[in-house]
Amino acid sequence: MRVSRQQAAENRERILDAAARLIRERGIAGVGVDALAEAAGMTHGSVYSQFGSKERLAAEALARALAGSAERATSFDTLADYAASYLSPRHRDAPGGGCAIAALGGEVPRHDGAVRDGFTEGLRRMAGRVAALLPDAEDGDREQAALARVATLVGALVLARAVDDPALSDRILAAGRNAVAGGTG
Amino acid sequence: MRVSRQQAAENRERILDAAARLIRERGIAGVGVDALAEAAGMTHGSVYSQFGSKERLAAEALARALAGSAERATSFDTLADYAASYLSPRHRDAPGGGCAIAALGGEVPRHDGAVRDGFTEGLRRMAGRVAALLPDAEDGDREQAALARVATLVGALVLARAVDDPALSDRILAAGRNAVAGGTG
DNA sequence: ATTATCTATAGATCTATAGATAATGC
DNA sequence: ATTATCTATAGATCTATAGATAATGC
Repeated sequence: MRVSRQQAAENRERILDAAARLIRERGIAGVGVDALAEAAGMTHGSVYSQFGSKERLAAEALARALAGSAERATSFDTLADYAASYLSPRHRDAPGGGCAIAALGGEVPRHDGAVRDGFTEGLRRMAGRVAALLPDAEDGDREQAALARVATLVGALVLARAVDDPALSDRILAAGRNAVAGGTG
Repeated sequence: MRVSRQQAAENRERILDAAARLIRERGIAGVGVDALAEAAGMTHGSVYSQFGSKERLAAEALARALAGSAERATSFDTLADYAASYLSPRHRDAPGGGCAIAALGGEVPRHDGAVRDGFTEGLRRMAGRVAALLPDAEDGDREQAALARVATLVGALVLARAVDDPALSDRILAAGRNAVAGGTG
């Protein structure tokens, strides 16, 4: 049956939100179109009608996830605040609502097109935000300093999630926070 | 048909080597038992006879991959050498023979048991090696300093592989090398 | 008339198991 | 007699498409 234009738009929003969460939790390859559709209360046929392919849905969901992180990142005034939030136990334990760069970085090389492009753009934005928060004292290449800090943030979050020793996981988070913002601000 | 004890042992070696490579290239979830068996010239039935489950084969293959990296890590005398090799274009472009921590970190949280344990042990070993290479001048918590550097190494490699802009990828590698070993050695 | 959705299904692939086969090792 | 391997297959799941349905929007 057909629904109103508005209802269709709402369905689209709902499945994009659900997909943005599920792909971060299970990976793009780890969640099926059926599960994505069901999470939004529709059938998978409807997903193909709206998006054409799983890859296109994934690309849009990734863009949505990255946009959320980019907006959240603007709320921090210092690198220490940013790092404290990014490398918090809360963020580590809630990948579905967290940074898509950390959640999907490992499988993005096996995609191309919009997924890969969107990821790259999201990383650029994150590095730009970190660069803006760097203390002025930072000498030399600002972009390089920012990229290194982003690598530390992403790496620490990935490792803290992967390890099965909670104490070690906490120490990884602390080490990352200290390395990214230690002393400075 | 049955083969000699020696032949069976060789088959086991062959599939473990093939699996260690394939899971790093495609992820554990991204490669099927059929493909793993075929890469070693056997049928998947034989794999189940030898390993019992895909998960057990993956755990052994992961351990093998990590052992290779651990051995290679002992060949570096300075952190700068280690970082230069770890964050080289060569390593970035050859994940199948490279660091399993970077290749599989993102999907390890969705496993448990031997896979998760082996990963954690591998990370401890890598951090231990980095700690041993830290300059004595390094003040404060040695383990923390090592964990932060491991996070930077792993994060930079993951991001350099994911990004679809080769120039940006190269800059990520350079930024990581500089942050991990910059100035010191 | 258009179209968002649903039902049904195709065709591929995935993990795993059962039972037969045949060479080894006692 | 044991056992590594192969063949065949079960049962699930995955992406995708075709065609029907029915409410919207002209």
